[in-house]
Amino acid sequence: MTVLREDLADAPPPKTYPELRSALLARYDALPAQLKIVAQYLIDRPNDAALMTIASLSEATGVQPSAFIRFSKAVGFKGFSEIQTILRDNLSNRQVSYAERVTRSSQSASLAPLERFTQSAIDSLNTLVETTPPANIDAGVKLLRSARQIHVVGHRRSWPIASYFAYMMAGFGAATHLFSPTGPMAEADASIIGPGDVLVAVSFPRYSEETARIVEQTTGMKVPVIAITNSRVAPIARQAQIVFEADQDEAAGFRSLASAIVLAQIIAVSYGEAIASEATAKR
Amino acid sequence: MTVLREDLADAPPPKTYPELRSALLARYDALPAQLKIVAQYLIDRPNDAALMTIASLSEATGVQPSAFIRFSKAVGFKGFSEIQTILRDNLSNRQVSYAERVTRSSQSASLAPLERFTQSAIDSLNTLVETTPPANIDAGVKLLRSARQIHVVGHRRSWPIASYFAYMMAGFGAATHLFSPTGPMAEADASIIGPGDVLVAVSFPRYSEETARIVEQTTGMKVPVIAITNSRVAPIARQAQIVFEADQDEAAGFRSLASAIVLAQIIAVSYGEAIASEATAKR
DNA sequence: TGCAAAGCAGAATATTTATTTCGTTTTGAC
DNA sequence: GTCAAAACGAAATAAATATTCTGCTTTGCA
Repeated sequence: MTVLREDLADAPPPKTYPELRSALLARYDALPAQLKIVAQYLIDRPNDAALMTIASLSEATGVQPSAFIRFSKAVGFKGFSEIQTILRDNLSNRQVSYAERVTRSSQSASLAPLERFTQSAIDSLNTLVETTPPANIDAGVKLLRSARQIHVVGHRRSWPIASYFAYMMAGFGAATHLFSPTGPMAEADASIIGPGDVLVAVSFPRYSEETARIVEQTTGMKVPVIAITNSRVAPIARQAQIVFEADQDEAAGFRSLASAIVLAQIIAVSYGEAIASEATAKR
Repeated sequence: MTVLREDLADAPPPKTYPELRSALLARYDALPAQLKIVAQYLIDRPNDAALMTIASLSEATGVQPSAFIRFSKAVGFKGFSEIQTILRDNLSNRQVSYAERVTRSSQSASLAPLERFTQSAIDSLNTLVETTPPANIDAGVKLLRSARQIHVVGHRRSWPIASYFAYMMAGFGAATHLFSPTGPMAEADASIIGPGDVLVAVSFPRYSEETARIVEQTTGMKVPVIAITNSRVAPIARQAQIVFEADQDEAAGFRSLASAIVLAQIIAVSYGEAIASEATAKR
């Protein structure tokens, strides 16, 4: 008579992907470290995993092939192939349901927000890559690197962009100051800015007056301004040394911030890479 | 001097399934009997063929394995595996094969950040629209509308998403409270949350501990949580009533926030539209 | 009808891919 | 800290799958 596995005596192993998924979620906490990684990959990207070999999965996850087998057995299968069979079955079914979904959603008179805004964001990203001159990025990076201190300002809708940019720049070790988003006292702060500094101003319609005011005061001190905005003729763009345009597309009255936040990321990472390659060159 | 194949000297072999399909249709009549059968199967059931082995294809079609190789070479490939790669890429509706993508991303150091991050953002937006069930959005909106007050929390990289979401929700008239991004005192704040409220938690790697702590305290009070995160198995996702996934793609170690911010927009606008249509209905 | 060229089936081989094994390292309880 | 159990990584082995090779058959043409 064999010893029975106690409480967790596995219910018969999953046969379909939804079953597998919930089984994995249920047991996730109890799994050892490496097997957690495997489970996570199967949950996050089942359609990729369906078509990959254990070797390529190993490379993609940094987990040894043998761990995939251990994982499979821990979850009640004989080997990883059995899991992959489930993933593949699911993949060939999904194809149908996804097609159905597209058909269905294109029938519905008004497209769902999901499709609307995603498409709008993709359009604006394509516009971004077409209209942004690489030289502009280089110039911006050069200016940022020359700065004693980098100030960042943006209000309302522009606040997420400004705070994200400041967060990344600080992460790269730049001396960064982010203007607080609160309204009334913002003006007083402008006195922080001094010679040798650079101001990064983010402003989208409806343009915030506080931001415009800070830009005005800044240019009055001959401190250069980098503008992230939606138009060459936006209020803050006129006075800026360098202007980045983003976010020209609009869906249902709500403009997407996607291209603006990606633009902020691109500028910050370009800055970070410039710093890094200089550090390398010095050795 | 070898004899040149006359007119049909193959153009470079197809790279995508649509190309392959039309190449097969064009050459179909000129193919020998067994190879016609193979071509037909690939045209009729490409998604099945993508997942089958040559042996099972042989059984399904009654054509010998070697014929599949002859076929592949007749159409300009080195072996059947190359054809299957195209079929699989098509199945997972990717533009380029996973292997190529890995290769490309290892080269991508040379690619400018502009193209790199824009493409990465577009990829993650496509993933977003494919993986988000509309029912999930409906459920989230319903929960938000039932809330006495909506609390929003997110730190570091997630802060821009959280603040943007809170800003939009407030704009739609929702009673919204945004947790301050500052670190140490965040925990004390959780006492603000009471019965009938809803917490929206935004968290991406590296997951903030403060956010996780607030989520824990909240679920302890039986207050429902909506999670915006990158994985179903993220720390905060386990305890959440509703989980939205975004942002699975990564370029050069920097994940794009584009899909997350678009997701936040979609949820908020869906909420706004629901409010508006109810107001209309009441008249 | 005879003959050469192309097509074909089946078995042999090469290659890729999954799984097992085993020594080492880590983890967790005392 | 010490020990035992569990987990892990790397390499060896087994299994599967793709491809090549060979001799036989069919086809097309004179």
